[in-house]
Amino acid sequence: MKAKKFEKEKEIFLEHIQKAGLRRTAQRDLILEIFLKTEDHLTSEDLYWLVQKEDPSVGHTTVYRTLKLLTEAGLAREVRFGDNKTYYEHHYDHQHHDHLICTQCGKVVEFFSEEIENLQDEIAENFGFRLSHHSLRMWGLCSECQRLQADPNLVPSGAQPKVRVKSVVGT
Amino acid sequence: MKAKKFEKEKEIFLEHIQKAGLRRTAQRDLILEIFLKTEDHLTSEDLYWLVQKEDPSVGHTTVYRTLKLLTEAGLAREVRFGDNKTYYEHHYDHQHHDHLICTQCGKVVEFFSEEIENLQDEIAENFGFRLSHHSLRMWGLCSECQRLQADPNLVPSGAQPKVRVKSVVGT
DNA sequence: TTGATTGCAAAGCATTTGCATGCTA
DNA sequence: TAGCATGCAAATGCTTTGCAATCAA
Repeated sequence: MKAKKFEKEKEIFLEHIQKAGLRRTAQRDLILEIFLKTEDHLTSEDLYWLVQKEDPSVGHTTVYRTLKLLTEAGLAREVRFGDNKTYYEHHYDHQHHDHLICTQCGKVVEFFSEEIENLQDEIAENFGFRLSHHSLRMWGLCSECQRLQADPNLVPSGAQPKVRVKSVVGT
Repeated sequence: MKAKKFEKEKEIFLEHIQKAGLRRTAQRDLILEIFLKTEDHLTSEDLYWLVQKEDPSVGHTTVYRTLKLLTEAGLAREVRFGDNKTYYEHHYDHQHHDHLICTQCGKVVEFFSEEIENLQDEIAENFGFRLSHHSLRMWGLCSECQRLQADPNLVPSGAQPKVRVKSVVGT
């Protein structure tokens, strides 16, 4: 069971490596492994520290370059939430989705709307565009942060903000 | 006629300046004036060069800071198109809209969809979010670039690409 | 006169690249 | 063995800040 985990993803990665005339290395294997087992939005930096715990000899640059590689291979997707950092999320076998971001605590909610997708296609067609991809992000206060705001005596329920939105751009 | 141009915007700016205990300066007036008369998506750098032509003594920093000020005053809005630069567009008296960006020539089309807006509100509500703003961007090939791609012998119709999309992030 | 504003230079920050060394295929 | 991969350090590119001089109120 454990051994078969992420079998398909690893296969895709190797295939991509080979097709591109690249080489399989221990670092790439490790980075991919850790990326896959972490179901979260990670920056190159975040992933770097996770990798460090397993193998301190791996450098920043390699993690950075491997994430680019994973993106090319279709296993990862780059996302931005407005804090000027690039996050990576799983892409293979994950349905397309958009993001709802709490500007207070940084919580990220993924959602999908068939209707919005359809409307987008329609609009693009009206303007004669052949769409390749899109990005829809919505910022606001999540329900918990609304409650905290209403009652300042309450204490946040733990969890450090993941995304610290300094000044939100992209609106 | 000419004298009355952007009267309202300038009023808003002065009001904002005063309320915040700031000061009116020749530089700020000039930068605002040039920003307002340029109906386009500008970076701080772009605007800096336009301002230079009128008054070479104005520095980069002042343009940068004034754009922030205009944004606070509600006269400008920051936007990003995926080339990691911050663009500014007019905000006052401009209906909210989203963007369609050509990944080839950088053309930017603004559009608005009541239906999408409504669906967004609905989704946010479902997740208990109190929305403050959102960003919807769609990338693809505009009709002209599709034609050029189909027939490589054609020559582009002029106009330098404004946005050079190196690697698109935010999808 | 007071304190905001300006513009230069320099710092920040995330991201990229150059290059000598190490390692797959 | 050839040449891709690695990791360090340094470069990049845009954004932001420190500071002394300047200027609006």
